[in-house]
Amino acid sequence: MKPTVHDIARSAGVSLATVDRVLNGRPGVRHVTRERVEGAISALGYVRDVAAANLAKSRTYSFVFILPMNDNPFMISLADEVRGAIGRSGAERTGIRVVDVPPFDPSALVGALEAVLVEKPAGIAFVAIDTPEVRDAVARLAGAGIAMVTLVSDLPDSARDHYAGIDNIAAGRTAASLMGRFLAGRSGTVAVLAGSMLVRDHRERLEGFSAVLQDTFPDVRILSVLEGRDDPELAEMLVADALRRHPEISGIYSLGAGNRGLIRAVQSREADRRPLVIAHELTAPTRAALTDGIIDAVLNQDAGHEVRSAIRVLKAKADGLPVITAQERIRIDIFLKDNLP
Amino acid sequence: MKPTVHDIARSAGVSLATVDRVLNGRPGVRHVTRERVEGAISALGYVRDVAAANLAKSRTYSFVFILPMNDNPFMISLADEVRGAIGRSGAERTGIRVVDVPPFDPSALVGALEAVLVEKPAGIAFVAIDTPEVRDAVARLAGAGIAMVTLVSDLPDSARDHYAGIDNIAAGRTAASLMGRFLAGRSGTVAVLAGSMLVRDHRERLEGFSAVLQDTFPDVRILSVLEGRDDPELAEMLVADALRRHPEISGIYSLGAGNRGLIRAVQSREADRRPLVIAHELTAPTRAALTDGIIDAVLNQDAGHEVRSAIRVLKAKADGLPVITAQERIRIDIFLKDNLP
DNA sequence: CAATTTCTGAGGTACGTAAATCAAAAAATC
DNA sequence: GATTTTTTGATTTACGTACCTCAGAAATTG
Repeated sequence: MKPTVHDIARSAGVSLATVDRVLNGRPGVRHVTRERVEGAISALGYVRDVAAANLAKSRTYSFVFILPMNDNPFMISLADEVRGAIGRSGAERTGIRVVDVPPFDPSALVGALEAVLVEKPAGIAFVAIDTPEVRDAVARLAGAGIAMVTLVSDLPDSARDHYAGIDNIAAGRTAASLMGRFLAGRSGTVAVLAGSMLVRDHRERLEGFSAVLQDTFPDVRILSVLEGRDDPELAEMLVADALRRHPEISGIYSLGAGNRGLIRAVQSREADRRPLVIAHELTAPTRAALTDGIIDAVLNQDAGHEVRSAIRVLKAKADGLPVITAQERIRIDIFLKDNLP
Repeated sequence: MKPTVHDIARSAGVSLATVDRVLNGRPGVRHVTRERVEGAISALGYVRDVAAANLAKSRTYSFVFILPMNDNPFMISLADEVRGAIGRSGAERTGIRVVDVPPFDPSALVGALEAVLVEKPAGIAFVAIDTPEVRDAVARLAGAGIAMVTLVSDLPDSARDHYAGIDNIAAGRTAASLMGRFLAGRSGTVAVLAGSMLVRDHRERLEGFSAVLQDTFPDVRILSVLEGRDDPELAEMLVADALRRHPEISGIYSLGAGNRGLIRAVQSREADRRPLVIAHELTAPTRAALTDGIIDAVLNQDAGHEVRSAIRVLKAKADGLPVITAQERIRIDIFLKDNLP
């Protein structure tokens, strides 16, 4: 039978009130007594019944998701998933609020974080922007005891508790590996279409991509990066222009958003002169392009998984509980024409 | 504020006891009263607080995992993950027991199911074998109100509630797609190494593999299937023999276990005459072979995910709660040399 | 209409923990 | 040793639900 607080009180020879004081870090317990109680806790292997505790506290975890007001399909699906989680919040004892911020704007993000700080939520999930101000703000919130989880784009070496997102270096490496294998020894030139080199996840994908290409496929040359700002119009222009100026392009790696433009640019070429294309995020346009053979592979991160993982981790951190690391690793899905879900 | 049973009682103008009778399907409520209460429940959007209910019932979900005593690395890791879940069972209100059965033995499985039936657990997870007897047994257990989840290998059109495993047809299709792309137009002959065609997941993988190869890569020919019975020794012999007799083999798809033998057979050939190899399950040997370039791609299913998903689903089914479908879809991981975790 | 059966209400206890109060005991201070 | 401060015990209420008992009301039957 699982030991309860009563068992601990009896075993340590103290009253329930004292056990409560020790368990919840309340003052008024002598050092020796505290140690006696802690001894009994570990001797009996007591673990607090979180469900009962939450019931007693009539606790609801208050979490805030800070999301960029980005209109690309991936961010939209991320927001959808958060809304889905809000719909389930009744059953999960969570109260989730969404705060929108303009994209790629560090000071707006800092402002949002500061604004959220005053309401002292149990935790915050946010898409990080990698600047010192943001780091400082995160340190302040974490210092105030708020659980902090980065979403999609990380902020390493900061006070955040966890990152809910894919390993972007590994994603870039995977893309390069597929690109190299699909080219199958043919030497060639590869163009890279990114959103912005100011965003950490895009930088990391490029890093991984370049590293593997250089190491494993030295015959493949990378052109300078096209920055499409995740904008379909701009992306189409840039890609069309690159294809015109470099007829030898045999592959394109699109590591950001704005793939609608890329697809249009590729599609407008004759079928037998189209390059190999690897892109990110399975959305309506990339899915269709995959089916039509315009895109050859799509690397995907599951927004639903990221949101649910972030919530699980925020809960665990708010309770000071351990996280099942393997469960929270967000995987990179590789979709080909033939394994679409 | 979330409505409670008290709110329902007040709103329906009945007593708490009556609400309780309706909620828990106890007798002694007139039809009209029952409808009034149910009306109030849906009007207020009441959802039972499962945590509180479990506390009151001092319920622990009793689950049984029936696992084949197979000594291949994947089954071992599956058993490990179940043990891990047992370790967490204190915090999760679950009591999990493991029953071992001899592998590939339908009547042993049926016997185990029958034996488990008498102890009336809340749910059972088991690796299915696709025969009519097993189907009948599943129907009996499901009829007795036991939640049934198949693990790794499914039993479609049976009374099971859920399947926690990958889509094996999609896995085969993916393997074919990668094989075809990696061969990059070179025509060739592909050998398939399976465990046994009596197992459903192996059959389905082959089915998907063949379909895509025929449709998309008609120049690639498939040799008749080698049945290695998941035995490394036998697999090594079969593969070595096939490579000797068919020097034109340019690819091998290993859709079962026993990969240690396959790796040895491939390794013993000169490096420049080795075929392309795609295998299943990331284990110590396949991982090493991937790093060394002996294996070109590994399709993997995460045993930990499958076990945790099975438990979540069993819990939900035992409570009659809905399942978050997207969350429970087990993904096929594709590992290449460059994206090993 | 009386007797019987079927519903319903009121109330309590329990689950394991949190949080509070108040009194009593122990320790520290002067 | 008296006073103050700190520590501890005992007890209570609450969280939302389950489950039990018993009495009384309502409906059904004869």
